[in-house]
Amino acid sequence: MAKRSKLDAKKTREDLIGAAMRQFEQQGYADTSINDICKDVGITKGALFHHFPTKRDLFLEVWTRLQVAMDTEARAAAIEARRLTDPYSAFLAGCGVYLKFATRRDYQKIVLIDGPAILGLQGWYESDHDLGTQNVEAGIRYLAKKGIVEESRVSALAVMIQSALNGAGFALARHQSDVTPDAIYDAFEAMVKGLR
Amino acid sequence: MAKRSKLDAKKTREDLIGAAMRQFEQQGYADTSINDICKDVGITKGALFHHFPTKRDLFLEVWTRLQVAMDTEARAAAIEARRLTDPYSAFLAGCGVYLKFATRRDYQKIVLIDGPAILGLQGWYESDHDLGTQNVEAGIRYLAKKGIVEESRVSALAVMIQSALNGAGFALARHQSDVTPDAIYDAFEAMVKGLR
DNA sequence: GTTTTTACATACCAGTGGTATGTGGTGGGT
DNA sequence: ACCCACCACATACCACTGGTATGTAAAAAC
Repeated sequence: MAKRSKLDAKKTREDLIGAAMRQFEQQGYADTSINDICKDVGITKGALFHHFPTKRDLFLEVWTRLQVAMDTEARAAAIEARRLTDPYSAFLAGCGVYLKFATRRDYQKIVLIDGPAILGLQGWYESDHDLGTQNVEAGIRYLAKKGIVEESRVSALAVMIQSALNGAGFALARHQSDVTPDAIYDAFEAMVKGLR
Repeated sequence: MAKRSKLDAKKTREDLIGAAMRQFEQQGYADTSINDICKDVGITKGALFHHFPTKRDLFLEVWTRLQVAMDTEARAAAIEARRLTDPYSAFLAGCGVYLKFATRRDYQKIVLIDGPAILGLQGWYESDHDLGTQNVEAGIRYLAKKGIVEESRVSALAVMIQSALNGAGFALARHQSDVTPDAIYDAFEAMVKGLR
């Protein structure tokens, strides 16, 4: 068998992540077997376990990729909006990006559904993993600094607003007749507007 | 081996559900094996698969028990409060019960964490399973009927408020210093108060 | 040019959820 | 009172799972 150089190894690793990303999204973590992923990439289990010590670690890598993608996009949107408009609108812009990700199938299945079950209760918060929480909390803390919301409510509001956006994402993905993007935006603005 | 009567069979079934409830809570669905549950009850796999066609069905039964428990308690609290106070306070009382369940370890691990991963995206909504959603939506619809919130926002608010309570439950269970029950109640009331 | 390390492949393992079949006690029909 | 179908399990077995131990050829390091 032809052995490969480090450059090819990097490509193999990316192929594994890509295949895992697709299968985790389509079939879920539990119904995706390591053999299936290997067959998709065209290698054997030995190679997979050379790159990732466990199935969970492969999932964690996929999970992190999605979180980072959401994080960078939300940061960019918030910074951009903060320059053009008021801080309150900048916060809404960041929430809009998060809401967009929360309607994506891959983000839903991997980050919002399988993530908590696979990574567990402890790993979910204690580490610096959860970029979504950090992002929302930073946005609200900025609002507090501007005097728009009360400082003492920042943490509590952060967890509730982030979760609310998650739920809204799920609802939007269902395409229920009375839960439209407009209705979500309207209700969300009404909720956070009351905080001022 | 001594074979048992129908009455003993009912007890066996309840024992299975009880053992599953405990192990699903403590170790999670994935790390709980059917053999472990059987050993806990003192029977073999043949008996378990006689009562439940699959591991998923056993989980669904446990999941339903918790949902029903929450539902009945929330309904009772809302009806009781509705008689004594105004509809807005009655709604808050119902939310309080839901929030209490959302801080319980068993409800968190089984209903909120493993539930979505095991039961899947479709089974989560399309059936009449999700009593939590129904409950919150009914409460908000009642507020709309009283003219407290706008009718067009009912569905959107329901999914967001329910999710917000979920997130609040998780945050409370973490015992983080700045996310206390008082802070949650304060922030939550501030959010929904703005809807009027 | 030799040695070490990398990037895989191969073979194997205990344990998993699930099935097929066996079996003794129970309860209803006559 | 007897019989027999059925119920509530037990036993044995299966394909497959994630994970490990080992082998091996090519690439990199010296």
